[in-house]
Amino acid sequence: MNGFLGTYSVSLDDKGRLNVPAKFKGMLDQEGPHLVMCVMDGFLIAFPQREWSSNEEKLSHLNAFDKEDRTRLREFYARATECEIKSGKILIPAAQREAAGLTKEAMIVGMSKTFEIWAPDRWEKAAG
Amino acid sequence: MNGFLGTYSVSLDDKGRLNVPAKFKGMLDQEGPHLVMCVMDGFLIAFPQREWSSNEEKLSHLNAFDKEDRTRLREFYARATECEIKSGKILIPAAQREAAGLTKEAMIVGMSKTFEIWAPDRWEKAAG
DNA sequence: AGGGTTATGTCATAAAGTGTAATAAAGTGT
DNA sequence: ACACTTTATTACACTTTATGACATAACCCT
Repeated sequence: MNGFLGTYSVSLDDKGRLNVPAKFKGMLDQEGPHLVMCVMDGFLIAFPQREWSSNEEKLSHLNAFDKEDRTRLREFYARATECEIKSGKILIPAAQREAAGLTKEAMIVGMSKTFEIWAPDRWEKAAG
Repeated sequence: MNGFLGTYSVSLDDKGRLNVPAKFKGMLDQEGPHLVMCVMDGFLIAFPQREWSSNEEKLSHLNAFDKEDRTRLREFYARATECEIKSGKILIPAAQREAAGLTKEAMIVGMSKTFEIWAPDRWEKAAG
């Protein structure tokens, strides 16, 4: 398994769910159905459980009582949300959809260990 | 369970209670209904029982006869209150609500082991 | 104890999330 | 190109969660 690769255009249903591209299914079967979805500069990053944990570990030296460290932790945790893949679909919570500007269509972009979810117009601008 | 994650906008009822977001329920079932609510720089931090105890332990090495340490201890303890989650709701005591500037709406912000409660306007400023 | 205030529990409604199945589209092998 | 299989989209019914309102219970004060 070579990680998440490729770019896919998918549509969201009326409740904001999207189908995971078939090519990602293998990875996800392996990594488990739990994802952490994180808002980044106008798009979403989806971390499989293991990948999220390893990122979390990198922050473990920060001191929650230090104001500056706390801000960094907050940037990390506050933008994140746990999502489960159910019947091959991911529900993007309303707040996240809004942050990423998602409405009816989305681009799913593989990034090896993670993948990203973009609003088509923003993706156009970013990818040219 | 990945700890408390995400940002949620919730409303306070006329008595100052707020609903715990559904995504926090799992964590709280695990940690128990007792929280310690602590005022920090204009917002509130909610510690589940276990996390409070472990923080308390970290403070136990401070010297109660040292002036500076004593101030830190005081800041921590004097601003704290015990709260219980009842029927899925937390009542924020009036003093705490005032300290955090809470009126009708609040932001609940996950910080992994703890979560924070912010007045929307202050959150806007802090999070941009 | 009476009158007010502050808590608490419960319910109704509205909003959000979830499961399933039918149909359409895309991909595959011969 | 054809039939066949897999994948994607849509729709609908159902469940869970959020919110606001109200009724009851505890508390405090004089």
